Amino acid sequence: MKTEKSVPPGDPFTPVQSVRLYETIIEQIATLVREGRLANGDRFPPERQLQDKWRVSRPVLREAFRALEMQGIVESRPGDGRYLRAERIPSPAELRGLRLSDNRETLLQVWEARQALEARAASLAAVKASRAQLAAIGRPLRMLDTMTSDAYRRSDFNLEFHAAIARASGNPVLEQVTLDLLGRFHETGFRDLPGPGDWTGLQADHQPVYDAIAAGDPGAAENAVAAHFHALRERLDGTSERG
Amino acid sequence: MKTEKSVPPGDPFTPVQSVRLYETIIEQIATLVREGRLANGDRFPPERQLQDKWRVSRPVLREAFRALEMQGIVESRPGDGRYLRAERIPSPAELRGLRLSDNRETLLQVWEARQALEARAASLAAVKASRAQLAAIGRPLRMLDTMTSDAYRRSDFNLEFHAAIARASGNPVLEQVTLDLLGRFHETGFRDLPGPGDWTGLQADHQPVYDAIAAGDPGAAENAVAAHFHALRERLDGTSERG
DNA sequence: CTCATTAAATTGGGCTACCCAGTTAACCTT
DNA sequence: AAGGTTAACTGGGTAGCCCAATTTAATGAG
Repeated sequence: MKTEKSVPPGDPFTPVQSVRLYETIIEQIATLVREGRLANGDRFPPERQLQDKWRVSRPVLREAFRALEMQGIVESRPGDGRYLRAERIPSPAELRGLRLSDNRETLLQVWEARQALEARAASLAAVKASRAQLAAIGRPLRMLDTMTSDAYRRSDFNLEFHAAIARASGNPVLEQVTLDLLGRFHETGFRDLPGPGDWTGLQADHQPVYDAIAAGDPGAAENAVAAHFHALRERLDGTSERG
Repeated sequence: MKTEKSVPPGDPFTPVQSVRLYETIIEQIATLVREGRLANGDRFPPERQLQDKWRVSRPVLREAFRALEMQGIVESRPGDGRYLRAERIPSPAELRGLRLSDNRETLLQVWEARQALEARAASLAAVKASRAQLAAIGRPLRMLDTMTSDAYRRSDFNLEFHAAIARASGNPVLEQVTLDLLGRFHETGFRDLPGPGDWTGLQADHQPVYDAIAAGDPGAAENAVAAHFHALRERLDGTSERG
């Protein structure tokens, strides 16, 4: 006879992923901060005390704090204590970062967000890019020109091109967000894109972007990026039915 | 006699934050994935086996896996095992999210990234927003109109307004990134902004954005957002010297 | 009384060992 | 061969211990 879990009504097919203790602890901590009982530079109560108050073992406490520690929200100082290093505890969605499913729709959504960010980045780069940064943008372009085979390398050069622009924007926040999406883009669905045959058009799209940035024309850079994304998306939609 | 740690030369003032074991374990896991010894859907070796291979205790192993689990990179299934749920292990920078220092420069950088994203979001919202979503955008506007006191509440309404637009874009990725920056913006330096006196202009800036979205004019919505950011930034720069 | 030294308490880092519940797979019965 | 039972395996969680770093209080010399 099985243990009769109480799952009275409702859909019995919903996979009830049991909530882990460390998650509830994080929620407790969030509540603590939300209610103002703990402010930014404050020190947390010691482990042994929280363990007694929340009725959990030390390991689970430490799992929760570790997770927050990795996010830079909590600082642990051995022999001293733990300190809050944020104004608020991010929501679970923020903590877990972007959770992307591996489908075409998600790919297009990432595409859209990238377009907004990279157009801006290119515009800024046109004004603020240094000579070295400009060269960093041009290098993958030339590499893409010489090499005619090996789709994987081309993919890397494509990433390098976009990353160089983001970096040349001179805005670390913009850069970080763009690079994050770039990484997830390549992770999520770059292999679903049109085959190596369409890679030839990439060079044609990238060149105007580089030219506009080199010319120091922010408006033209923005337009060139928009055109690049638009063109590639057209090609993307065109090949979507053939799969 | 103290334990003679070998810290021979170099600056003795560099705070050598001891690297935690769970971090090295994450690095081991990342290496495992990077070298292709573990692919996306694969199951990790059991705890007891990794503990033996890496010479660490189970708690530290679990701390590492917990951190990755919270990011959705690893799925733990009790009684079964742990599964890799990503193509790659993000870099430490990506794992820890954006780490923003609390200065004016950072504030402006976040501002810039937000402008790019929210202009796009507004443009999309103008086309795709449902009636309910439009109402959600309008609500904080009316609240801002009626209530004339309590700057903190105004701050919340401001956040709610921008969040509603991001949500109405119909692009979860765009929404998530925008909300993340919004949260960090309010966290990082909203209190450094001009006082409640300048809040009166907020309504004047927000209204055109709402109108453009309600009218279904994507171009106008984009321009209205740009104007809003531009105007507020002007005010921001204007008051920066007085502080 | 003041200040530097020293000793004791406190705190996080880490490990070992154990128990529990869910899953899986082997095995036996029919 | 099909079905049910059992045993092994796996992650979830707990308890208790030791260590090193840090702070704090006691203590001693001037």
